[in-house]
Amino acid sequence: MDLSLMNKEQKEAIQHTEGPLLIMAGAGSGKTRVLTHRIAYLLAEKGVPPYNVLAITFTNKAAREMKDRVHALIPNADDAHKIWISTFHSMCVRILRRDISHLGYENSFSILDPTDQNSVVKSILKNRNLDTKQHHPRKILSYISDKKNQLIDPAEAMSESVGFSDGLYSEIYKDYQEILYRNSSLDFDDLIMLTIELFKKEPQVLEYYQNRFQYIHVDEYQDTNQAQYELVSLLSQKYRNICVVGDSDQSIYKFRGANIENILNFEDDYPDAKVIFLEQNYRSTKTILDAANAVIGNNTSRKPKDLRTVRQGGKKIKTILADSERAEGQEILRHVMDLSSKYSYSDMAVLYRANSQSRAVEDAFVKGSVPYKMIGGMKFYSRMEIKDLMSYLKVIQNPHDDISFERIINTPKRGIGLKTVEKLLNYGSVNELSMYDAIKEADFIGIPKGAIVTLMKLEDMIENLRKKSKFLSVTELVDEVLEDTGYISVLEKEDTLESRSRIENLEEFKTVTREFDNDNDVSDELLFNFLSDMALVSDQDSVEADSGVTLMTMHASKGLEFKVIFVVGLEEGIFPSQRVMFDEDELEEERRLMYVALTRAEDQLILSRADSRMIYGKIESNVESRFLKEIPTELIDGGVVEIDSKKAQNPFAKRGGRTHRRTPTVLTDNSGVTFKVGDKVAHKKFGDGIISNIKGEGDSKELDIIFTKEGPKRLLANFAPLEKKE
DNA sequence: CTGGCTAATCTTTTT
DNA sequence: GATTAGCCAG
Repeated sequence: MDLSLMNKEQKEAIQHTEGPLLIMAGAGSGKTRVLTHRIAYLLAEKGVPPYNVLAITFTNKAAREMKDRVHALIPNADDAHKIWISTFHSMCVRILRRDISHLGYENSFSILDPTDQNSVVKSILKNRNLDTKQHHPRKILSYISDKKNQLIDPAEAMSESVGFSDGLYSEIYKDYQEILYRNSSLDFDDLIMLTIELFKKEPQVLEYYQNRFQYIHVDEYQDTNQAQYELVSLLSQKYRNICVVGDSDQSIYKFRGANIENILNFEDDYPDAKVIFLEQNYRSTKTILDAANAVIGNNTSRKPKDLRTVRQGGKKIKTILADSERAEGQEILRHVMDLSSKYSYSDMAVLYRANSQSRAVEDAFVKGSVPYKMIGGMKFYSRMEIKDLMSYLKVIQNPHDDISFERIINTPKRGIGLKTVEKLLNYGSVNELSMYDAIKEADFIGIPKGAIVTLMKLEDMIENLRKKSKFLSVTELVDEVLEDTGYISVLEKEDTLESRSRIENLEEFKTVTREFDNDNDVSDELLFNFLSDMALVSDQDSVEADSGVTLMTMHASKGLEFKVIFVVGLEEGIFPSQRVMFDEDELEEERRLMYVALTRAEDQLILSRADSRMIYGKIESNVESRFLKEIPTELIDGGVVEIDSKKAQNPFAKRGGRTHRRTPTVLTDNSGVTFKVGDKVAHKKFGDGIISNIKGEGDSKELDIIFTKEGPKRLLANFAPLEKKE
């Protein structure tokens, strides 16, 4: 095994295979490389069988990447396949599918997504005659999640509750858990909690996995919560070959239960632990690291470390001060265009604190015709039409899934109202029947004749689809569902911008099913396996290798790297966010987020803020973020702001006589062209159109153009790739 | 029961 | 400002 390209600490980490090991890996220190090589080393040099190795990550993406990289290092593909490399959640699903019956759940349990959870809580509130305004479902759900992450069951929560609302929440928690149990449904937190419960209740099951996983790796250990910590401890108890990797300075998920103490106390948990520091950064220039180190140095509760880089010097950090968030977007656009002579779009990323901030940047990019891809934000899988379709599939798989059935019982509209649903639910809960079975006895419940006929038809249809599901591919089944239910025809009839986009999304969904169909043969289990897979997929995973500037939250950027990083909205109240400004602990977490953002950059950092911006429809003014002030001034390109905003009037103006910049072909400079209303134009991407309106002056002059094919768009006159016709 | 209106809430971050 | 939930009239 060739380790000659590794530094001393990396080699040490790879070769220290026995006993507990803590790797404190600074940003950009090559920790994934170390982990993958360590796994390969275990197999190749230590003769460890592949099925004895486990590696746990947080995201599917990280798991996939690690798998790919391990496979590349291991000659035998079959061996590589036997290594468990998965997320906490999918690992637990695998374990529970096998043995959850010990806890009374069906092995075919379904997994709830946040929307489902929300409707469960709402129905509980309704049953208890409680107002959703007084008791926010979100708050209750985060209470429940909190308890589960701490492995506190409803009974315990109840007994230790203090005060009225705490007591009430614990009772709702109890209801919630009972409903899930009756539906054989698990939420994300259950996956972890119930695995632990299973291990504790059935020691032989735990022992099986302890023997199986003799070498355990946990990535991003600083992000583990109490339950995950417990799970890892249980699994590693017997062989104690536990290797955890993390960086306490990059702990940014406290809000969802991550406990930074887990990594800080590792040496207390395992007094014989070997600790290795990876402090050699291979990613960023010295300027960038100096800035990041200076910022994070303001955190008091941390273990100081000394992150170094081989990349001396580097471009100074640019700052942007814009008037408004709109102007900020335009400034970003200018810089992106400017830099696109040297970098490709996919080398650049724009990071923000909250998804809502993407808007202004997107607008600017659209108008300037800069390609971009957004991570997160408007989530594909939480779109109505996708959720409806998934609910149909879930009901076909398991008609007793009340949560999904309730969603589709009147979708598309078939005249089943709230009253009927309520009656079915009530009758069902009294007689311990699912809604689906309750329909069969609808005559006794006092449901109108017409509704009964409709419901019978619905059941017929579902039964039919279910039969078909046994011999159709998922894609074919989806087509049948959309057809038989009339879902598509309703959308087609509607024929609005919105309905057309919904149809497009459903088509897009079929690319997902096709992919699945390619890897899986038609069988009785096909639909079940598909649904099980889908439950753990998130929008975060679909980071394609497409070209284009990446737009995402700073949270989503963890683990990634780009040549050029823009951080926008560096204002007090935005970042750090208003709600954490007066809590020292949370402020430190926010500062770690800044640290994560800065350390994503390889070559160049551009930090921006706006004098005022629109928040909740009101214009508000915020002062410079403290994080910006924490960067030593000598690292910042001082004169740039003024000079650049003048020069940037025309991004193609020669700068200071230097002519080394090559004009990228995709970009256009229309500043010499006069457009008037009624002019016919041709756009590189959108095709032919006619100018319907013009407003603004100079670089912010905008054209409203009605395109023959693509409809109306608003574009920046000077930058859009337009050609005047005739 | 449906569709349209008003009001409230939203902006943290996610498996 | 925009989406969404809840309310009310038809």
